[in-house]
Amino acid sequence: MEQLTIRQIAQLANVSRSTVSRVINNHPSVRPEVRQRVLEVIREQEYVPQAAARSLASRRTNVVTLLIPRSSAVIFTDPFFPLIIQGITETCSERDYSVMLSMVTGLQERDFYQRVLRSRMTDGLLMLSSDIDDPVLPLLINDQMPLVLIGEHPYMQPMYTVDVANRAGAVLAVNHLLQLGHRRIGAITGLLQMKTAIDRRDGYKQSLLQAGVAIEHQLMIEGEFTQEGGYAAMRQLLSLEHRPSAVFVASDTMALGALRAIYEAGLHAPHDISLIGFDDVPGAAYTTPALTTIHQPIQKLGSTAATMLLDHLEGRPPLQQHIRLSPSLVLRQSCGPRVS
Amino acid sequence: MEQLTIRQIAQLANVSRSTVSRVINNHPSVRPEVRQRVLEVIREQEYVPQAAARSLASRRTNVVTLLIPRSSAVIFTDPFFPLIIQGITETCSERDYSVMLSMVTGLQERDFYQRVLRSRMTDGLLMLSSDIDDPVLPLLINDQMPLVLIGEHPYMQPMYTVDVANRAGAVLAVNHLLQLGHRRIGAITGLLQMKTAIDRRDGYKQSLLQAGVAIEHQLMIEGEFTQEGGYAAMRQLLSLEHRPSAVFVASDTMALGALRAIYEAGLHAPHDISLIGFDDVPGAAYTTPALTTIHQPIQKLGSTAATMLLDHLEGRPPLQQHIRLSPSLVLRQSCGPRVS
DNA sequence: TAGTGAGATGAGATCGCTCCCAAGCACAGA
DNA sequence: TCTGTGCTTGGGAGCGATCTCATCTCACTA
Repeated sequence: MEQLTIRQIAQLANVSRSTVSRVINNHPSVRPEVRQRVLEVIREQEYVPQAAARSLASRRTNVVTLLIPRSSAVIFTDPFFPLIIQGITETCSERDYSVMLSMVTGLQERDFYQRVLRSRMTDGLLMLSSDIDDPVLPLLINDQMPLVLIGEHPYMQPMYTVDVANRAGAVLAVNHLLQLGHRRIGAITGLLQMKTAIDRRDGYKQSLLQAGVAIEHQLMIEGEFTQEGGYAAMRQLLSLEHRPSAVFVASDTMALGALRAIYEAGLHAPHDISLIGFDDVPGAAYTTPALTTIHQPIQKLGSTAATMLLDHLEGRPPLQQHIRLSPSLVLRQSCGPRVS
Repeated sequence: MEQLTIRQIAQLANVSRSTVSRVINNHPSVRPEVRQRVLEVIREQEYVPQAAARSLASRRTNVVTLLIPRSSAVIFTDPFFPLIIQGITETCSERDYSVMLSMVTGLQERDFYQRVLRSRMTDGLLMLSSDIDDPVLPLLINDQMPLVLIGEHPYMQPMYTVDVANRAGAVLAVNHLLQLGHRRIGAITGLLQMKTAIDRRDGYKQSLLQAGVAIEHQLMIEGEFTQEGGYAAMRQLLSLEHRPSAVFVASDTMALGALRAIYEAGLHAPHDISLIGFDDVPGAAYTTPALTTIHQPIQKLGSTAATMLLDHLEGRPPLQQHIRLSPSLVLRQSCGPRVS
């Protein structure tokens, strides 16, 4: 597989390198017949311009990087990630961009920052938001790197953000429980150092307050966004003297753990206790009982983020800088009317 | 963030570009004091060589690509993927490589092939094996691209492969069921166009035959590697006149679906039917009942593959070209002795 | 004391593309 | 017929590194 260069393509097509370059880059000022001829040769020779040379000269790489910060890495097994990645890669590959993956763990943060950004390997970043105090985000914002944050941040202001309306989603969930007659409703929230967790908890509180139900702090348990986290939290709730008749769990993965705790306690959802999740991961339909949950368009989250970034990179700044997608309620079997 | 070039670093350190380049690339022939001085300047200026220029001159990119073929993309939500990715990115980032992600879907196969390979964006490939008839693999092998296939192939011979001993794992699983006294043991296999599925099914057969149990083809159901697939397959098994007392399910994700089918039939595992899975995904401990399964070191699969590829790229060909990792049995609650 | 070779250094040529600028050309209007 | 304008085209100068080769410096040996 010896590679031809643009020079040889030019010779074969009987034009100059410049013209070939113009054809490749879709410059308008090439006579149609000439363009045709050049394209012919390119196809015949299976010529593809060499990325390195191209970036060196043009100062763009056609690469975007998906940054997964340390704190997310822990829960990287969540089905959330593959779906987001799928959304991103699909959009990028359609538009001829490549996707680089960077899991920044531990103390490599600054290193990464150096290696990837200063080496100009990438035109822009998609960052999964996570810990509020993540030290990388300020650096990136400060550096004016083109950046789309997937998830919002309470006070940092990146140029672009995409998120699901987490609070609204939680309201949807808790309202559903209220409608079923529940009044004593627990919440298993994610760690409150994540904006997502905070928003969902706020939605829970908002819904209760609007319904005139007092908030009891002992009914709100904070746990990790993992099965283990949900399991431990649910055990705590179940050990209360007066346990809730329904629980809002801030992620399906946690809900899985919660279901297990319920089962181990010899109880049954939804008969003894109603459970509603958040995310609608692929497995949610296959738990026992099938999980009623809040659907978020995860893949769309990824593709929207990618679209914004690419539009920005290509000089067509997206109209909306901050997009919030709507979640929806998915009814399955884990919630039932309050039995008292 | 104006970027300095190697030239300016050279000036600041009072040496030539060549010397700076030597320092960067760890060439031995630089006087220690000079090296020190140059490193000093580099650190002060936070200089990082520009990737594009570097690759253009050196003909290497320090990028490897993870190729996820179409047929896998469907089940990309499986927790299998994040774990493999984690193993890969960890190893690569330690060794100063970046990871590119390519999900090749539909008819883009040739396109991808062109874009990524001929554009020289990547030094080598990690490919998740999948459909036996995947058309990309032959192309890659033919092109002599440095390639590690994660998973084996029945007749194509890539330079390097890493896999879990799938057959042995299945034997482990079915032997366990046999030991519990089960004789009528069903199998839910993945689609048999995948080597993984074939191997696991063969292990199932091998175990039975060695125990002197006749194989009944009606007890072997082929399904997709998804919850849906497992669900449908288990329904089929349950509808048999004389249903099995235990079932070997070729993946935990499918087992999830199978559990649901059991539940819907008003039955209970392990009391009415024993179930054993394969993979030991993070959720397996949190199903109801917790899933007995075969653990595979998924993350290690990724890191081993990456290590092999990087070693090869760096001119230290790995000793073993084909590595097979050992699975192990994880006892939980979904299997019990045969009651009859 | 001269010869020799190893180690350290620098200069120039490249890598393969893009982009700017100038030149060629045709056609229209004066 | 000449000039101006706009569209095509080609050539040259980078982009920022690496790498080969020649040169220079020493130290060591004969």
